[in-house]
Amino acid sequence: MRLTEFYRKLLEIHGPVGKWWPGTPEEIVITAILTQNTNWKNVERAMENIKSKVRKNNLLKELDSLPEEKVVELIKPAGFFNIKTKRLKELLKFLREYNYDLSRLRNLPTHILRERLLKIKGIGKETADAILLYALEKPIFVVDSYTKRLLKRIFNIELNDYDKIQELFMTHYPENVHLYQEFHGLIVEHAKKFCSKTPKCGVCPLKKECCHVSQMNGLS
DNA sequence: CACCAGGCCCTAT
DNA sequence: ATAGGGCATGGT
Repeated sequence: MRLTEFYRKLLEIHGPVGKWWPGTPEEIVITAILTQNTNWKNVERAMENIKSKVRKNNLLKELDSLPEEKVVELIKPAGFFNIKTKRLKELLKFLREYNYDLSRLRNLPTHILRERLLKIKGIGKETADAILLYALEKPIFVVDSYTKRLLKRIFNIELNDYDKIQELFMTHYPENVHLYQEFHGLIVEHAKKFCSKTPKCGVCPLKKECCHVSQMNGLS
């Protein structure tokens, strides 16, 4: 299989996943932190705690006003609660400069935004790009551990450099928010179903396309 | 019991 | 530069 066919194949298998990352933009910047190396179900629990204790119309401002000990209690189900509380606070401190108004943030150029986000302690490339793509609707491809695993399993490409992988996808696909949102979602859903650490290639619809069977890997 | 999950930072080579 | 460890809960 060629990389340019990858998206279409995933779409055929799983159907459209739409925006995929649930929640309002305000919720997404929070869950982007909470989901770091964490099961999504636990993120939902933590997010429910936050939404039940905080006025929904001013989520970010309200959360910023809470003392750390309180935030720790709320996000406990998401794990790593001490470090994640600090990371959330760092992000909220940055958003405070824009009066917590994400639509104001959206006016900045993507590369500037990305640099700003990456300066925040606790926000790495994947978290920054998830915020850019899903909360701010900027056309940037999100790379995660699943993406690397699928590249290896399906295309026999072993790349560890985040930016190289991102570049690979972004040079083979047009810069389109909807496409990138759905593509990343499809990759995660496919990996969870068929390409977990203990592979289920036997029932994977792509099994005949995988490098295990066919060593042919055209890129373009 | 062990391992995994929608990462990131810090430290020691 | 880069491998390894810590962070922590809940599911399988």
